[in-house]
Formats: sequence, structure tokens, C-alpha cells
Amino acid sequence: MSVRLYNTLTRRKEDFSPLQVGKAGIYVCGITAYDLCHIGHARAAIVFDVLARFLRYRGYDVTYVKNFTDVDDKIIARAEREGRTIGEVAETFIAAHDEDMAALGVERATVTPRATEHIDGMIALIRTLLEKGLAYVVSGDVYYAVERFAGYGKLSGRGIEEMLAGARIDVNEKKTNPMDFALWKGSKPGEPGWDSPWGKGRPGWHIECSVMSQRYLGDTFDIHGGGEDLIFPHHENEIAQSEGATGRPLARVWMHNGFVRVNKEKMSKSLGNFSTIREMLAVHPPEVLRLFILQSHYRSPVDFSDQALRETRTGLDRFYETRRKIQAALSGGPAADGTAGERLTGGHRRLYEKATGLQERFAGAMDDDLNTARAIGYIFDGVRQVNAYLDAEGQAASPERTLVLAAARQAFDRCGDVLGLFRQDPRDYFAMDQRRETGRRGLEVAEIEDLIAQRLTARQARNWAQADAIRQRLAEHGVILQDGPAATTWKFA
RNA sequence: GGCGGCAUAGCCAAGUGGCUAAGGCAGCGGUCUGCAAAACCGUUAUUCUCCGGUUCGAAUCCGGAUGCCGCCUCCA
Repeated sequence: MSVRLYNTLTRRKEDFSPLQVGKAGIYVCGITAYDLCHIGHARAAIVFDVLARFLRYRGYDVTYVKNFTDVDDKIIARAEREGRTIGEVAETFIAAHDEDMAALGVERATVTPRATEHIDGMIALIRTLLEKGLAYVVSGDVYYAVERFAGYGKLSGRGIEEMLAGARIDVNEKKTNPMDFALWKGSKPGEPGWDSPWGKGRPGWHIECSVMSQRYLGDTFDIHGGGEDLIFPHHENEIAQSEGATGRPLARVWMHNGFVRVNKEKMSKSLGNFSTIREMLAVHPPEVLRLFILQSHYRSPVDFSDQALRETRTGLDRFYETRRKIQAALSGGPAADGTAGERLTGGHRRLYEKATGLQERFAGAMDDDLNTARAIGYIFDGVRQVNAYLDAEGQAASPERTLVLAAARQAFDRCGDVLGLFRQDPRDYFAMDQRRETGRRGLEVAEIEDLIAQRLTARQARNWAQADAIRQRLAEHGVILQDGPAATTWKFA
């Protein structure tokens, strides 16, 4: 079974076959560093993080390039407004981006180039395009002549004519064709800029990606990704630039993640209905955000709401409850003692086979265009089976139980590694949640635990009325108690 | 106006020609518990927006209708 990926270019799922056996080169358009990242950025980052992780799991040597756009009109505008340089503004938001992504468990890309580090390359590429007659200079600006590139529109599936029919593009007298786009923009006095053969100026938005992808991955590489809003014009223009210059295909597979919506409406900067990652993390555990996103297929739209996120948290809590039980059973139990899985019988054997088969089923779902939703379904199926086992034949410690639960734990860990989920220590997961929620609700962990201790005393005296009164009092603050055989644990509702 | 996507239970969400339509959340009944909570067991879509068609067989393919959404402009 090989990895199959949906290719926007062909509108089909295709078997992934890299240019070089065993290697995969991926380029994903990163952020423009002029503001905090929102949950749409989080989705794109998480989706392609999972792609890279899964390809590595499948044995590919992955080179993942994700750029930072650190020069652009919006950065310039913000810098002007705040009396800072564009470098300072970009630096601020790149650092914030890195923090947010780390919180969400997004691994750093192999290479994270910045546009301003590649101005020379951009100038060289624009020169080539001018030499090939694909671009023209107008008073300090350079434009790409779209109608001279035969393949223009092949990614987004439309022709120049029909795009013009829709015509909401701004009128710019300098352009020969309204669809032409800027490769280089001359700087106005006072604006930042770089010297070029066409005067002081700055690059257009699309040229950086053509240059950086070629620099780190070559003329043609395996996978190019980004949000679906980048299909047009950004990726279409990248194709025109790169393929126009090299005469070779840019990327073999184009992957685009679907949008984040809020109340059934596209979430976007222009609509102003966006939540930053930070705002979300103040209310929800980071792993819940990640799980919520991966519970839908990456190409479908996903609708955020507090309600939906709370439900996801309930599910994730359940996973970690089970993980905690496995941990407890394994730390107290005897060694597996050379017991062979093949010799197990009954319930031990059933779970052992489920556990050892989980990875394969999981990977099969992931092979099918990164079907994380189905893959996660298999994991939760495994969770239920582990719980059922622990309620039945797994109650007593035994070498068999150790073997079976260790197999289950390993299966969860291997799958979790690919998703970037399910890998915290259960104690840390619950403790983190408790810390955030006590902070939000103005409670103290010590207070709560003191009440729990008082209730224990009452319970030992069989004073149920008082014990229940304490539980009720905690419940009013959203604290739910769980009396276990060894101790009482608690969490927020 | 042009192009494209989606429509599966109370909600979220897999499933793209053939085994009982995954999984999560919520609900209900039961087991366990001092009572709860958690966990488990059972249960909640004879049917996949509607109407036609292809096929031995369709949620899955084709045609049409309706509804929702996205792109065509900076956007992950």
C-alpha cells in the first residue's frame, strides 16, 4: 500500500511517487509576519506537520521548507504606524508564530527561509523572466505578462478570459493585461527597498516562493502545499514564474487544506471574524485544538465553536484516562516474562491482536490522502477495547496483562507520534488543564485538594451527608470528583 | 456573471460499487459505586437532501432539482 494524495492539479488522488526514491521534498507557504497567527494558520501548519510526520513514518527522508514572508505591504504599513522597521515587526511576529506553533506541537520545518534573505535570487529570476520575454518593465515596476505563459490557469482550472469576465481586479494603468501581476515594485520615497536593475524597490508577493523552493528543493520537487485560498492567485503565479523560467514543472503534487469557519462563515482577516491561536489557548488545551482540527479531513471546511471544542476535550480526556490506567497497571505489574503474544488466549489474545493490528489500520487510513479522521476513529476504538479489557480479564496483574497493555501502549504511541497527539504523560495532561482552569476561575489547587481531604475524612467516618455537601460545593465551581480505589482524582467539567 | 466544492443520526464526522453505514459528543436503559463520577455492556440512521437513470447490486457512478459554502481581490 502506498501513500495516496489528492492533487489539486489533476483533481484526483494519486499514488505518491517521489522524484528520488526514499526522499520527499515539500514546500509550504508560511505566514506573512505582520500580525499574530489565527486558527486558520494553525490548521495549515498542523495539516502539513502531520504530512511530514507521516511521510517520515513511511520511511521517507523529508525535507520540509516553510517560508516566512518578512517584506510586504502590510508589514510596511504596520511598521510605519508603529514607528518601527519592517525587520522589527517581522521579527516580533515570527517569534510569536514560533511560540504558538510549539504550543500546538508543530515541529519546526527543516528549512525556514525568509524572503529578505533571497533578494538576489529574486532579482536573478526576474531577469530570466525578462530575458524570456515573459515580463516587462514599466517605470520601476516589473510585471509578469500572464498571457505569454501557456499554462496560466491550469492549477485553479480557469482561463484568463473567464477570469477577466468576473473582473473585480483593480485597475492599474501600468499593466498591459489586468491579470498581470507584479514581480518587482518600485519603492516610493521613504519606503524600504533594495537596489535592483530597475531601481530601488521590493519584491512582489509571489516571487519569493519561486526562488526559495528552487533554492532548497530544486526546479521540480514533490509536494507544494498551502491553504486553498492560495490556489489563486498565489500558486498559479508561482507556477507561471518558476515554470516560465525553468521550462520544468514546479511541483508534482499540489495540496491545499480547507478553511476554518466560524458560524458557517469563512474566517478571515478581511472579515475580521478570526480568533488568534493565543486567544484559543487561553481557553482550550493546545492538544484539544490539534485533535479538533485532525478529526476532520484536511480538505473539508472545519467549523470552530466553543461547544465543539469542549466536546473534543471530553473525548481527549477519555483517551488520557485510559492512558493513565494503562500506566498504573504497567508500573505495578510483573514483567512480561518472555510471554509470547502467540501463546495468549481469550481476552488477552483478543486485545493483543487488536493492539498489534492498530498501527496497520491506522497507517492504512493515513495512506488514503491523510485520512486523519478515520485514523483517529481507530484509535478511539482501541481505547474502548483497552477499557473493556481492564474491566474484565485485565483486572488482575499478570505477565500476560503486562504484555498486552505494553503492546497497546506502544500502538497508541506510534500512532500518536504521527499525529502529534496522545503523547503527553497523563499526569501532565490533567495537571496542565487544572492549572489553566484554576487560573481562569480564580481558584487554588491547594484549596480544592484541601476540600477533597476533608471529604475523605468524612467518608471514612461514613458521614455521607457531609461528604456529599463538599462534593456539591466543588461541583458548583465546576470541579468533578472521581473516587478511585487508591485516591480521589478531580477535573473540571 | 464565470469556476469549483459540499449535503450521512439530536450535534460533529468517516465511508466513493457488494460484509451488521467507523469513531467522537449528547441522550436513554443496565453493571459497578454508600450515592456519584469514570469505565464497560446494550440502545439511538432498514437508510445516507429530493427526483430520475446505469447496474444483478449505489450513500457511493450519471442526469436533474433544492439548499449551503468557497474562489474569481490581500488572506492559511
